Order: sequence, then structure tokens, then C-alpha cells
Amino acid sequence: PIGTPIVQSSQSNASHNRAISNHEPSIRLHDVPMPICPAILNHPTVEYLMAYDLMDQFKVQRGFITYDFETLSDQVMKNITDQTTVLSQLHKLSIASTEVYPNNNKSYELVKRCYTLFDELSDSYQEQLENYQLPPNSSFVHLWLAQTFESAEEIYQCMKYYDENIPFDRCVKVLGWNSSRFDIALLWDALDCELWTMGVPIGSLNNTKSITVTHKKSHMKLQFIDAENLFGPMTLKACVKDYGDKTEHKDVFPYELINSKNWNEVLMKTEPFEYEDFKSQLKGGYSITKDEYDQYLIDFKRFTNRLDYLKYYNINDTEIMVKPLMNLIDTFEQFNIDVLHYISIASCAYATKHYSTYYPSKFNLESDEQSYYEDFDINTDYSNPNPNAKPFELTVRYWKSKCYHYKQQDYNAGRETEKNVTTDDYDYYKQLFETSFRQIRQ
DNA sequence: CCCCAACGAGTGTTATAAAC
DNA sequence: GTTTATAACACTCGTTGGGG
Repeated sequence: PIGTPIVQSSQSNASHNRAISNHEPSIRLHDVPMPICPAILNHPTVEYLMAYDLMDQFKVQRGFITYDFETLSDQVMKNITDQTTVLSQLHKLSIASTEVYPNNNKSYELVKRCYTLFDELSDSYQEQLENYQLPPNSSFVHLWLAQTFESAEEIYQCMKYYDENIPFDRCVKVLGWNSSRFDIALLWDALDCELWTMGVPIGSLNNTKSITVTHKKSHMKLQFIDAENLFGPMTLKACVKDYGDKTEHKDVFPYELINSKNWNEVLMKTEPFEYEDFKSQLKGGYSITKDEYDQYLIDFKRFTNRLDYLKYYNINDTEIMVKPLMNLIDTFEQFNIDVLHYISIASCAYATKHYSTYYPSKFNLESDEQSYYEDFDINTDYSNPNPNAKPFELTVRYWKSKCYHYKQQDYNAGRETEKNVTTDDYDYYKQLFETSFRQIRQ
């Protein structure tokens, strides 16, 4: 068929529209199937480069920021009976990030930062806030965000194209591990303030994977996404082991020892944590292994106190994410897939599927290329109209049946049917189809 | 331990063809 | 004119697993 008309709602306001709207309604029918190419049309840079036949200039995003929170937990309620559960309340203790600045070759430079509750106690704290033009009651998370916006600007400058005409979004990705579940909640209250504003979370309610924060002055955007969605469900430890460098490892930290009463005292101590401190109720009351503790004692010798170790631990958690992400970006780059443009490995796979039809030769590296379809050529005419296609005709029978069913559906759903289209509207719709046809055929 | 998003089985809705 | 069958989704809700 030439095209199938779709009347989305049975509560059509056809007669209503005719009376007051200046807009002339029409039905659009296509006699050539519309191509589906989301991998191109959803990526402005790729769309531009492809339209001008410049795909050889394409480069994927290699600059990004990783971040992580550490918290202190207050036990609000203890185990009183076997029916009563322990509830703990988590507060922000520190936030760390690793900024990745890409070079023109495949190398990159890292800048690591860590802000903690201790910063808010320091004498120069108000001065620091003023440097970023933050209001006096801002938290250390605001301070981190302000600095991150400045860093993002530099990362953007490292990544954008030399040719200013090539569109490139002023947006830098900020990745956390399983952040869509937990870290975002801690970040939430800092995402909207005088200096920047939070956008609507992307997707529907059961698909909130990304939040964009825009700086009001510089219009720089930070897009917070969850790195776990790019690797599939696994622990950070497993991800680093499978995708990263063998030499990197996740360290240990006694979360449950620190609470809002004792943090200042406990973290200022200069001796290492005791073995018993690592016992965790969450992990079934078990502590870390003896080997892990020995490794911790060796690591600790490099630090003057426990706070310094906390900063190191927090930063390390973000730094170990960089290598796996780089490896993933490299893997997809050979197929022209820009991993950081997407928010999940599923959407990368979807884009890969479409690219494999545009550029089959890229996906059959080891095979005899001649036996495959040719790559997409922007100058070729791919339209393929079918002269034998049967045109759609709006018959009285078809229209009657449709009206009847709309009524049935509304009745079953307990809806009002007064404004529904009726059999009497046949002539109007018949006319609408005729005029629409003429427009298309010219 | 609790929280929350993803997942997946089950169920509901809509459009249409064809039989009655 | 009415009923039945079917495909393609959309929605619901309990389970699962990682976060601290």
C-alpha cells in the first residue's frame, strides 16, 4: 500500500478544528519508505561530516571526567529485636574526580581532585567560594562542581574540531560507577543553584540514566551518566579487572567506622586503621582478608594521616575507571561509534547495528570484501518506488468500521464518545485524502 | 541492611483482516 | 453490522543485584 493513515486518537476533534483553526489539516503519505538512520541523525557532528563527505575527519570523544562520593553513615536505629532492622543515614564526606584531557595522538593527561568536609572547616574556605563567585553557604560539593565546570571548558577546547563550522556540543560527560542509583541522590541538592541549573532527567521515569547541568554564564554543560551502563552489570572491581590495566586495584576503606559525630577526630589520627575497623555489617560482619590488610599497611606508609589516605582512596576509585573507559572508546572507534555520545552499551550496540549497514566493509575486516554489499555513498540515488503498489482508498465500509471500533473502544474503556468522529464525517475525510494525494503527486 | 533501577513475565490496548 | 484472531506494543509488578 502507498501508505496507511493513522488516526491516533478516537476522540478526534475534526469538526472542532474545522471551525476555529486557521491551519489546514492534511494527511501525509510517502510512496518511498523513509530511511531509519538514528546513528547519524541523533549525532549532529556525524550528520554534518557525512552530509559534507568529511567522515575521515571524524574523531570520537576522548575527554571526560569520572567522579565518586564517599559517605559517613549514622546508625539511626540499632538491632533491638530480630524484627527490628538497623537503619543508617548517609552523609557526604568527600567527592573526588579524575579529569581526562586528550592529546591529538591517543595519549592523555589526568588531573585528580578531591574535596572533603574538612575543606568547609578551613580558614580559606570563604575565600575559595568567592573565587568561584559562590554564595557563602555553599557546600564543598558546590565547590567541586564550580571547579569541574572550569575544567570541562578546557576539556571541551581539547576535543572540539579545528573547523568551527563542524558542530560540537559544549557538553562534557561526567561518569560515576552505579551513580544513577546512588551518587546522583547525593549530588542532587547541588545541581541547581545561582550559577547553574539542572535540566529535566533524560528518558521516562523508569529510564532516568542521564542528567544535564548547564552553567548559566558560560553555557557549558555537564552530563552526568552512569559508567556501569556502558559495561553491563558488574562490580567496579570486576570491570577494572576485565577491561582495564592489570596493575590497578581497588583499595579498602572502613566505611562503617566513620559517622557524623567522630569523623573529624577519627580521620585526623596518624596511625593506620585497625584490622577490626574494616568489619562490615553490610558484608555480613566479615572484615577484609589478611593479605588485603597487609597491602593496606604498606599503602598507608605513604600518607601522613587517615584523611590523606581517604583522599587517595576516593581519587583512586575514580582513576581506575579511566583505563577501562579508554579501552571501550578505542574498541568502538574502529566502527565510528562515539561511546560517550551514548548512555548505555545497549544504545552503542544499536548504533553499531545501523553502522554495519552503512559501512559493511568496516565490519568484515578479515573476509573477502567483494562478497558483501557496498558501503553507503552519499551521491547515489537510493530511492526505490514501487509502481505496482496498490494505492490506499478510503471506502465507506472502512470508515464505518473504524468509527464503530472507536466507539467500542471508548465504551470498553468507559470514555466519553460525544466528540468522536462519525460516519457523517466520511465526506470530509475522503476529501482530505484526495487533496493530500494531489499535493504529493504535484 | 535499605534504596532504587533494570529486567522479565504477565496482562492490557490498539489496529486491522477476515470470518460470521 | 458484529465477532474473532493476531501482531505489536505499552504498562504493571515482583525479583534481582550493586551502591554505600
